[in-house]
Amino acid sequence: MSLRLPRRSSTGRKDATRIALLEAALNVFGEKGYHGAAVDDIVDRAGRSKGAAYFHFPSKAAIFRALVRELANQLVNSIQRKMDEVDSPAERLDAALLGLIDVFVRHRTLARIVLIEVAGAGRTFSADLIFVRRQFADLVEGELNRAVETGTIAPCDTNLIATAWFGALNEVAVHWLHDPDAGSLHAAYPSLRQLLLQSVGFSPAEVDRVALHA
Amino acid sequence: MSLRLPRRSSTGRKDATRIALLEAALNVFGEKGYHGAAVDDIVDRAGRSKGAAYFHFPSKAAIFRALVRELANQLVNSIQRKMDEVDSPAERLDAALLGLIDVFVRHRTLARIVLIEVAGAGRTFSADLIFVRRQFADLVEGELNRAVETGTIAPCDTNLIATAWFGALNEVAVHWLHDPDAGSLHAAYPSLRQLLLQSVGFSPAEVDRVALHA
DNA sequence: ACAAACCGACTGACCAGTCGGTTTGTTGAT
DNA sequence: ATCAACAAACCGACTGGTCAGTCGGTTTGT
Repeated sequence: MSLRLPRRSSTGRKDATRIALLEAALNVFGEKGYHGAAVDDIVDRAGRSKGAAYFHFPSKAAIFRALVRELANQLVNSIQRKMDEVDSPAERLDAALLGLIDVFVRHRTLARIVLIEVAGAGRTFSADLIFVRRQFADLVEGELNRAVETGTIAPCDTNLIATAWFGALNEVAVHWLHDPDAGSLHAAYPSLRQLLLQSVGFSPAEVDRVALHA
Repeated sequence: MSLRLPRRSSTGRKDATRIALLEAALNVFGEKGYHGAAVDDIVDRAGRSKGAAYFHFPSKAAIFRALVRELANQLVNSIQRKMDEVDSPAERLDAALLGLIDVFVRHRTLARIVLIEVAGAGRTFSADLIFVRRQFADLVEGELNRAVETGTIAPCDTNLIATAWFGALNEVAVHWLHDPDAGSLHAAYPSLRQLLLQSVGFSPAEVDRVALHA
């Protein structure tokens, strides 16, 4: 259910508490949003005390920030791994998109935080918002650049495209988050893949090839 | 500077206060976010009293909601007008996208609220979030449907595409909002238009024709 | 013996919403 | 025209609840 945060080699009391707090924060922030969540809520859920929380983190904002960074890293690692299982640019891009969707579907709470809460929490977290999005965009942008270099697609503003792609996926996911019984994300994906790959000029044949492979 | 809210025919004391409150709310919510803004802030900026605010609106949430609805309507009317100035599907879609960007550039504060605050304010405002986005998406979806009917583009999931397009534009705009000295939105638009029109299979020739026209 | 980790009652600031009271406008009777 | 009577609109001090962060004290490990 909850995301598996990395158990560091030494599972001392300290690490255990830090992780318990972050896991509780994941759930509480996910359910109530940043502003709706009280530090006491997190502490209670973690079965720890407020003192412990403020021993590990200087502020509520710092808890949120640490959580977001942790989630972003998990997300990118997971996607990176899936991308490395295939070779062609189109397939690697497909793997990135599908990987992102997979994680969101498996961890709604994570999706809520990464997509919605971090944006709505306020200007204080601008840097974190940019950080999360760039993590994913860099993956896509790198791959698009490679596709341009190998002549698979025409030269284009890969940075802008990576941003736009994330936005497109984000928006579809947000609707899915808000409407419990809307069609599954996976069901919408074929159309989305078609749309995105076509947008940078992948030939329909190439798109079909990837689609069949999936 | 601030958005011109509709002066109703009778500019009585009552309407004037309601409008003053909404205009103040626009600025205060835009600057501080929903949670960061106190009702007292709005009231002070409007040069009115808390009593007046609670005479016109039952709660802080209601002020926010009324503002968001008002802004969404303004937005859609403005875009609709621009769409009606041209004929071909590609041009009308271009007008919608460019119209949205125009309004955002002219009213950053509006953009902040419509794109960010309404999403981050919490689950209470889910319906409003969906409302705003559907306003725009419906415009685009209708036009895409017409393009499909006339055979200009191949049949496709127009609802999903409208959503994805809004997301793409949204994301680019959000980056622009967060980074004051990033390139202007208008500068990024040609690439974005190319990307989006191409994504639904408009021929490069058609895209160029629209681009030249602009 | 010492410090790192943890506990939880408490404090001070903040703020949405209330309410008794005042001003402003309207009506209609004289 | 004048004014009482009434209501709509407005005022702002106050209340009650919430919550981030503190701190003196306790436990645990070395």
